Amino acid sequence: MPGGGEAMAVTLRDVALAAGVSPSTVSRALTVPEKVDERTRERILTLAAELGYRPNRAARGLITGRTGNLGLLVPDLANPFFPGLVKAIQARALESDYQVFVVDTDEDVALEPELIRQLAKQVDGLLLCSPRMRPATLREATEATPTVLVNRALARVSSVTFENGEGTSALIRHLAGLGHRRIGFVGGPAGSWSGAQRLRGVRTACATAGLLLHELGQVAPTFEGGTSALELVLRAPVTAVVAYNDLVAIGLSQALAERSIEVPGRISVAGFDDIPMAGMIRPSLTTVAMPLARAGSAAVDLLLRHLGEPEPRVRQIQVPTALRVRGSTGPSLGLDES
Amino acid sequence: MPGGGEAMAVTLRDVALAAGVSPSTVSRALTVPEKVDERTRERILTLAAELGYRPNRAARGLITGRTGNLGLLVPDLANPFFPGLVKAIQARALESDYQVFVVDTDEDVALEPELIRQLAKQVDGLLLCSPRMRPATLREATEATPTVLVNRALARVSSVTFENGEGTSALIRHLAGLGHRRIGFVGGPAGSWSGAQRLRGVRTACATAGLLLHELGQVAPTFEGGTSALELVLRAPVTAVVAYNDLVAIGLSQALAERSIEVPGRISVAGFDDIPMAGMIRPSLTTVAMPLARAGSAAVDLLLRHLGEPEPRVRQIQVPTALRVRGSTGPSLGLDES
DNA sequence: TTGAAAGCGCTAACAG
DNA sequence: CTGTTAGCGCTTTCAA
Repeated sequence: MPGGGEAMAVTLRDVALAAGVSPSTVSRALTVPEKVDERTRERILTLAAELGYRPNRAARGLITGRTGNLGLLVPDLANPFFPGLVKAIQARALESDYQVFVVDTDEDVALEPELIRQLAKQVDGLLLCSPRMRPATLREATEATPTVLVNRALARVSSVTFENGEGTSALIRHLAGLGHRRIGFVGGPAGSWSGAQRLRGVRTACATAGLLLHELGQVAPTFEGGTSALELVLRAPVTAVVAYNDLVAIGLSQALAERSIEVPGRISVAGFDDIPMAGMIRPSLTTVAMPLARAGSAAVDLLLRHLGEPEPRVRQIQVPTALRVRGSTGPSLGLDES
Repeated sequence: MPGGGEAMAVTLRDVALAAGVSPSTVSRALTVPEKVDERTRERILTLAAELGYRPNRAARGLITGRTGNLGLLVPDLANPFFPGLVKAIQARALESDYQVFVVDTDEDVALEPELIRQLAKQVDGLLLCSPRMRPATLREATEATPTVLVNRALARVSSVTFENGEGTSALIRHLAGLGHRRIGFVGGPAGSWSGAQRLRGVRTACATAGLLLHELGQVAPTFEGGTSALELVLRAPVTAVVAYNDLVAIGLSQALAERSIEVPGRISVAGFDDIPMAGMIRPSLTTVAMPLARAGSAAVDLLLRHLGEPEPRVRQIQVPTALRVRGSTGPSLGLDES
C-alpha cells in the first residue's frame, strides 16, 4: 500500500457518499439548512461531525467569491499601539465567524501595495490600519476590494478614526491648567495622517489658550526617536513637551532623566496612544487613550456591513479619545517664569 | 451600462485570449517557463504584466495543494515578546515569496485547536509559537499539516527552541557572583513548556552554586501577574528574584518601588525575554535575550524544507540565549546577611 | 512545443 | 425537498 502521507482530508463528497445523498444536499444542509428535510439534515450533520468534515474555504470562495477571511494590515506589530487594535479586531471578527489574517508591513511604504494585492485575493475585505501610502495609491487599493481604513481617512472611503485633534487639544488645556505657558511639540513621521491631526489640535488649543508653541521637528515614532529629540527640547525654552506618541515621550523622558532633568519637576512630558507601558513606568505617563476595542469592533462591523450591501455605503466614524492624566505632567513643581 | 462594481479581476484565460494561445500555455509560461517557446513566453509575460494579471492563489492551491501561505499562531500579540518573532518570521517568509497569516489565540487554550484547523486549510505549513495546548492535542494538530514548533518541543516534531535552562542558569550564576545566597523564583503559566525549562535551569544552577531557592508560585505572564507576586516575595527571605519573564519582573519591580523597596538596593530582580521595555526603564532590567531573528529564520527555513521533502525529516534546533546584565541586579548595595 | 480535456472541492442554477 | 449539470480559476495529464 502506498506510503501513509498526510491524512487525506474528508471532502463534502465523502459525507454525501456516507449519507447516501448527493453532494448538493450536503452543501445545502451546511449552508442553507432550512432548505433540507429536517431528518436528512440531521443525519448529514451528525455524519459530517463524525467524519471530521471541514469545508475547504478556498474552494468555497472560488465560487461564492467569499472566503470567510478578513485581511488586516498594520505598519508595525512591535509598536505597542497596534497589538491592542489587532486583538480587538480579531475578537470581533471571530464572533461573526470570520478569520483574520494579519500582515505587518514593517513600516515599509513601498511594501504596502504589493502585500495588499496578495492579501486581497484571499480575503473578503480589508482593514488597513494607519496605512502610510500616498492617497492615490491608497485609493487604488481600496477600489479593488471592500476596505475600511483605521486611523486614516480618505474621501469616499469608509473609515474609523480617532479624534486625534481633540485629544491633543485636551492635553494642551490640561497643561495650561497646570500653569505651563511655553509648550514644545515633537512630531512623528512625515507622512503620518494622525500626526498631522495631532499637530493641528496642539496648534489650535495653544492659540486659544494663548500659549507659546515650539514645534520641535519630526522624529521616528519610536523610543529612539524620543531620545534623539533631547537636544531640540533642551534648546527650546519650554516647560512642557507633547510628543507624537508614547514611545517618543518615553524615550524623551528617559533621555531627560539621564541628564538628571526631573520629569515633571523641571519639565512635563505627555504622549499619545496610552500604550500599556505608559502605566508601567515611573513617573507614569500622561497621555491620550484610544478606545481600541470600540474602534476595532466598529471597523469590523463596518466592513461586514459592506460585504452584505451591493453598493457599499461610505461611513466615516470618529471615535473620541480620552485624556489620561498621570504623573509625568504634574503636579507642577516650580515652573520657571523667566 | 450595468453599474460599475468591483473591477473584475483579469484571469489566466483573459491573458490566453489576448495572446492567442490556450490557457494551458499561459499557465506553463508562468510556472514552468522552460517548457514554453522563448518567444511565446515573452509575449505572454509582457501581456500578463500589461493586463495586470495576478494569479488566484486559492484556485491554484485547489489543484496543487499549495497556497503559498504560511500560518503563524501566537498566544498573545500584546505580549511584547511575540511581535519580534512574528516580524522575523514574516521577513524571512517573504524572501521566499511566502505570505504569512498571523492569528492570535488570546491565550485561550481552548481556542487553539479550532483556530489551527481553520488556518491549516489555507496554508501550506504551520508555525506554532509557544502553543499552550496539551501534548496529545498538539500532536494531532501537527499530524494534519506540516508544522514547526517554536518555543516548544514535542517528540518527533520539528521545532526551534531557546536554551531556556541555560539562560536561567546563567542568570543564577550572575546573581551568585553578586553575592546573593537566597533566590526567589516566580513562575509563569501552569502549562508553559518554557516555564518548566526555566525553572529547571534555576534549580540546577542554585544546587550547583549552593544557593537557597524559594519557589514562589505561579502567576500570569503579565505586568499584573508581577505586581500580584509582591506579597509572596516580601514574605520570603530572598535578596534576589528571578521572574518567569520580563513583564512579570517589571510588574514586581513596580510593586516593590511602590512600597519604597529599592531595586536593586534591597532586592534584585531579573526577567527573561529581553523585551524592548527592559532597556527603556530605570533601573533597566537584567534579563536573558532570545535571538528572535535567528529563531524566526530557522523556523521558516525548517518549514520550507519540510514542504519540499516528501517524508518530513524531523529536526529540533536549539538556539542559545544570552545574558543581558543591566541595572536591576547590581551592583549589590548592602546584601543583608541575616 | 502546444492544445484539449479533466478535475481540485465546492455551490448555484435548473429540473424533477 | 432533492439530484443533475455546470463551472469558479487554475494545473496537469494526454495526445497531437
